[in-house]
Amino acid sequence: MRQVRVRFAPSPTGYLHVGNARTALFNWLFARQKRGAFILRVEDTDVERSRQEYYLRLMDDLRWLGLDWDEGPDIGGDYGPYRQSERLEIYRLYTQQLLEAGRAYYCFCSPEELEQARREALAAGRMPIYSGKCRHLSPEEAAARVARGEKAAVRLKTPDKGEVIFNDLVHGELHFQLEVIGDPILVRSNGLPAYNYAVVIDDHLMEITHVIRGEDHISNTPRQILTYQALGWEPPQFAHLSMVMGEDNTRLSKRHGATSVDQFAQEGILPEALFNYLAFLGWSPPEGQEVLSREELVELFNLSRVSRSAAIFDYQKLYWLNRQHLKRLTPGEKVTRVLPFLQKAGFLPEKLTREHHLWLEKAVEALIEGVNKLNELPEKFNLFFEFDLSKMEESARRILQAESARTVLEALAEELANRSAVSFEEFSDIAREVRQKTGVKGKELFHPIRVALTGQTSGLELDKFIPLIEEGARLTWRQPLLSARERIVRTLQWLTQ
RNA sequence: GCCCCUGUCGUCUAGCCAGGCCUAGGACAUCGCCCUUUCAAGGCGGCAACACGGGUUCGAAUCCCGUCGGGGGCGCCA
Repeated sequence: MRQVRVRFAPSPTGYLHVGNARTALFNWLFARQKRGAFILRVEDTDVERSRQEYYLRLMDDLRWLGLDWDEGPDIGGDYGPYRQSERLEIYRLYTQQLLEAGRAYYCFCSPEELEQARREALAAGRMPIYSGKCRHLSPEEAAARVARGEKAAVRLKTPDKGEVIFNDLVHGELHFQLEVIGDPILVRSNGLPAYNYAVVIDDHLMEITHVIRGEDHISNTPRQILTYQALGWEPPQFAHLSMVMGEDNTRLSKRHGATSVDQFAQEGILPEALFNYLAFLGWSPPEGQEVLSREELVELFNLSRVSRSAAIFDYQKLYWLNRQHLKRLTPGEKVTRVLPFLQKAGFLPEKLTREHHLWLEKAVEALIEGVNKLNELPEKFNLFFEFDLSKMEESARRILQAESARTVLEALAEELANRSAVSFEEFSDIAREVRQKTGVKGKELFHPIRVALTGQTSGLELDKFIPLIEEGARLTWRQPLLSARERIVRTLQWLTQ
């Protein structure tokens, strides 16, 4: 059997959208599973909108997601060039061939003329198809007009009757009546190929075996098949993926929230989590597993299990998957992923020592549970680095102002006074002594201690928190990390002022 | 308007092709309980769907027809 070759062919006219990323991902999964080739091709014939910046970002985003390509504009390959703007000579060659064989013809109709015909057809309730006006011009006359410098597009001459049938790998057999197709533009009057023409040439020359793309291309497919036929080529297999929608069931767009891959990266979604989520948008494995690595997905993926209906992008489920993937990381890996976010928040010192790293591992381990996205973590780190009682919430304030709270904290301060740093075990002993000395116990005892230590009514368990501030206080940070004793002392000062 | 695709819990979906195994399974979300001196997380449990109408059949989520809903396309954009 022939080697599987698939491609992702984005146009560099914007950031990589999750919908496109999912298309790329399905292609990649298919290629990797079949031990085939995944090709990146850039469709940049829309000169108006294509930009170098987008092209570079596109590749960054794909790499970040973990999608690597075997051939592409940056690394080359045996079927290049991989940028359509560099393939114009190739298209021209085939256009010539088509023209000479009488399978295509020059069209001199003006855009205005066409637009008017289109409007009329729409008003009359017909499909707006090209009339075929220039179709019957004699080749000699057409050639003469072109030679004279008249602007002309090139159209494919399609049969008037019959139907185009193809077997879509996800939708099954699809039929299209030729009457509703019309003669598509192959080459624009500015000499650049139209999308529907360039894809056919490129896919064939690059020996693409499976075209896996969005459902919005379904109705383009018969036109493309007709082009293959005119050229005498065998079309590839097609698989059309359903659309990705927002919560309101309209096409996913910016107003639904983050939609570009780099936005998710910046928010702290793990690439493997986005990858996992995207794979489940319109596909599911036979056994119903949910949290899967790239490798597992490659193994399980199957085009025949791809769903035919549109899927709504569910941020909640993405977050849940992100938490699951977060959980699977080792403590060291967690720190590595979190570091950029802490860096940005300005917590980290110039130089991170081995001690800092070890402390961070424990801190991240303690705080990361329940975190949806990594960008939520710096805020949680405030628990260590921020201790400002004036910003306390009303409920916390009330706990500290209770009669017994002051008794407890004073006794605690006394116990802590002649020690440098305490472990949680030592702290528990101290708390026990405080209880005996003051007679305060249970909630009355622990609540004020928590607030005095953190300034908050909720947060980490004290048995995790206390060792962390005690150890952390010995390290150097951008801003001081207060020890338990310092926190108690400050709280008492605040109470007495 | 015309053409095409599509329709199972709020959401992603399993089941459909090979009709009985489905009083329709899982997951997210939601609600409740447990755990926890806090908040989460975690554990356990609950609520919740075959769009509708006709057929075919002993029997239909599964097959057929229609209706309605949703989406896409109808470019000298990709």
